[in-house]
Amino acid sequence: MFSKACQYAIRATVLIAMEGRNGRRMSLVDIAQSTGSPPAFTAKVLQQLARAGILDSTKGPNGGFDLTPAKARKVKLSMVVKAIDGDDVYKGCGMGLPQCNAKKPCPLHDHFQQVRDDLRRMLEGTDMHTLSLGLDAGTTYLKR
Amino acid sequence: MFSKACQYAIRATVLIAMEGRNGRRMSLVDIAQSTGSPPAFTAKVLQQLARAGILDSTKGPNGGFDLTPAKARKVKLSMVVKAIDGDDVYKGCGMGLPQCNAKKPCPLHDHFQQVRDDLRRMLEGTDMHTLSLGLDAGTTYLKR
DNA sequence: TCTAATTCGGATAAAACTATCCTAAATTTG
DNA sequence: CAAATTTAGGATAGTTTTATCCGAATTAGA
Repeated sequence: MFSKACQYAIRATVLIAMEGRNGRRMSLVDIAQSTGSPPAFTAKVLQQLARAGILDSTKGPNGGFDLTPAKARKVKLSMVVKAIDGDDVYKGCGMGLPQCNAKKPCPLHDHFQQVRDDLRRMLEGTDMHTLSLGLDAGTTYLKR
Repeated sequence: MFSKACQYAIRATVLIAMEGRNGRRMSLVDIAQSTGSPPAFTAKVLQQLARAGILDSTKGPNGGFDLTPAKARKVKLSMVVKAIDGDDVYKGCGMGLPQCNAKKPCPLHDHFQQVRDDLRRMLEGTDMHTLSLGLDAGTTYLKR
């Protein structure tokens, strides 16, 4: 469903949002460690998110990536997914037709509509702050 | 959501099911033509489907791929997807954690559950015969 | 039996994705 | 100001996915 890059992006952003609730910022190595992601590759992903304005990054000692609770509430899953994978997964045609709509639908269109809308609603309605809450509550986990 | 190979597989199978309703079989070149897919690559995909027992193939003149209406009713979308992409897309964890379940869920687990179950129900409940009906009725389309 | 049509399977190539490494730039701290 | 820390970005590999080509095997029909 999502690329590995996108999965790393989601994991990292949720984690950074959690640290953000404590007013802290996280370094790349800590993020990679806590999410079980390859550091160098994760760096690229985080840079993409920072360029997209989803995360804030700071260089130098004590630097890293951060996301304030206020911003975390505004950052929806759909924004992270779109920044890394594009929005095809929750907007595009299931069979890959470039033009597929109610007027000229693919055979899957109607069957798929509900699923895609469901996914879209979920992605657009779920924010990073909410996702981060379970992490330090110990009800959700980020690593195998 | 699905790989290109899988999209080609779905398009082809629906088309073959439609021809099957007229008791006909389809050659690779006709399939590639009618679905707008690269012939050589589509050949590999169709071979996979034939090996998986989803399609029947016949060599020689007037050969090709076929699917009887009776069989098309039994072939669910999930079977095609599983044969090409595996079942991760409708069974696996959205964040890519190898172990993610109700007991040790990822932060997305609960939010994702409904979407995944929805997708799964759709894939397992939709058969190729049904999908093929709109094609010659002119209510659905396979090519851009 | 010969020929043509057609799938099968292996080899190969191109593109995209995943991953790593190294240097530059920025920033904090002493 | 110098040194250490940390992200930014470019270069480069490795792997997977997508794609093509070609010869072998099979089969129908003349």
